[in-house]
Amino acid sequence: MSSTHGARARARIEVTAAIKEEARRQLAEEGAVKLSLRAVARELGMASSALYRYFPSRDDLLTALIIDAYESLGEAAEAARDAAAGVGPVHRWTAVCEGVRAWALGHPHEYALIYGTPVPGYSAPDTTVPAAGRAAAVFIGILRDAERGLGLAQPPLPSELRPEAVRMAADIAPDLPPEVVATMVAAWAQLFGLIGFELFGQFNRVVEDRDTFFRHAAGQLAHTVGLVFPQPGPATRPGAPAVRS
Amino acid sequence: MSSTHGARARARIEVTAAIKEEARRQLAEEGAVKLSLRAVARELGMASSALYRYFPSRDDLLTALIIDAYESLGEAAEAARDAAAGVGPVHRWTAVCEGVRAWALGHPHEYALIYGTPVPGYSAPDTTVPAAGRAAAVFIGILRDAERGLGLAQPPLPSELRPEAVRMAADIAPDLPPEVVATMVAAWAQLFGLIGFELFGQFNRVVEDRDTFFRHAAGQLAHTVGLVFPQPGPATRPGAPAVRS
DNA sequence: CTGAAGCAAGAGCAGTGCTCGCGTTTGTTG
DNA sequence: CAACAAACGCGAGCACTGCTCTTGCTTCAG
Repeated sequence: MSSTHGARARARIEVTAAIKEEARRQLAEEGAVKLSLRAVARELGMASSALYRYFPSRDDLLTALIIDAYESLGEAAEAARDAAAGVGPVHRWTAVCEGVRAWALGHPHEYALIYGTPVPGYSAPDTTVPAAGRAAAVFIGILRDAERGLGLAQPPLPSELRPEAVRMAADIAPDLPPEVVATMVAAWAQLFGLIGFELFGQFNRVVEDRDTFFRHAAGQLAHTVGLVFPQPGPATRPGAPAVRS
Repeated sequence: MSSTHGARARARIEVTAAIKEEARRQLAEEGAVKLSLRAVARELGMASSALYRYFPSRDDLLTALIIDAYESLGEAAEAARDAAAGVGPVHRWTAVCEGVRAWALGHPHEYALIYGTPVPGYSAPDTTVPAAGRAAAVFIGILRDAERGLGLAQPPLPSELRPEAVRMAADIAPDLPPEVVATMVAAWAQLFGLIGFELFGQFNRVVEDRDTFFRHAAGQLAHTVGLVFPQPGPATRPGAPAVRS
């Protein structure tokens, strides 16, 4: 049923790929806002109207690019994890964080496409969900390994803040305690806060050495998710009695 | 020098205000991408070309809106801080976090304008910097008060991650130790990671009860910046020996 | 009072996403 | 093999955008 169409079908997927390739090139150069269907068609030597045979609208083209970007990010995260196979969970965690950051710095417009302002009204069709989860799965895997190994240090939380109403446990990682999943998702969002601020210029006159700063913050995130056990040592400052309200 | 121009000048600032008002209305309705100079002019009953007497380009109009948005966010943060005047630093911290989040949820497009993908190429003229710092100053103030009071609990960090190369100490808060400022800036970015994810739909099939989740995460951030002292108690899970690599 | 500056308007340019009707090519079916 | 239908590529065209330029008019300053 696929080879019967033969040349036609193959030509179609070839043209589709060429469109996406050229679109990705323009995206990397000018950003999603400047991505123009007419310019893509012009560059490919075809009429702009012919392009609508392959993508019914500009947003559909963008959606395709979004999915690709998610996959690309997921690959980068997996590669960073595999490159840090031998080390402990903390360093593997920070390694993946840095891998994600490096990908973002290398593909700023693609990052903006998936984690920046949603371009049209509010798209995000469900087809993007699995691709989006690929990178997240890497972090989940690290936490799962750590939990099965030495366990996780759950920082003491005010009891009224226990996140029981967060529903992701079953869908995302059924074998992890819900607090861990909640903390993990929060860390996930926070990581992209750090990266987004750096990428979108929010650190411009604020943070000088971004590499060091990011390593610092990623290490703190490892604390937050419970990968680091509280060390006995010089922890608190001057007068530090008991608890605070 | 200002009253000499009299009517002319007053008309000018009135028209300028009307343009900004209408632009802000369209921004709130459709988002920055859809904001059209011609539509603004149309709604105001004037020719589109006349609008260029007041804003030399579309980006300049957006810049004006950006500054306003920063100020509006700053006001919201200050209001949240003042509303939580009597409580301790931890609850004041989370109160301001929730105030910022509430502002973002109430002004999604304005939030996207200042913390989302930068709209043009890369603008962010320096005029926006002071306005942007207004909300940040609220958080700094809380940390400063806490440090002068009971002190801050500095979580133990791997020594190689000490952020000495972060230059913001002098500019931002000269009276706070640099690690505190670095941690604070990181928490600042992370807070907007959380808000941005919620706002831009990244939590769509992931986080159910966003209020609870955010409160949880904001509490964790209070830990991160050292507002909460480590509690003796049931901290770690099963077998939890010493340290991890 | 006169000249200069500020202002509003309209036409126009180059660009955009998208639609429609046309002829052609291709693959399938009788 | 012939005929038909579907897919394809193209060009014109619509409505829209940001922006510029020229033309008049109003207001202010010397």
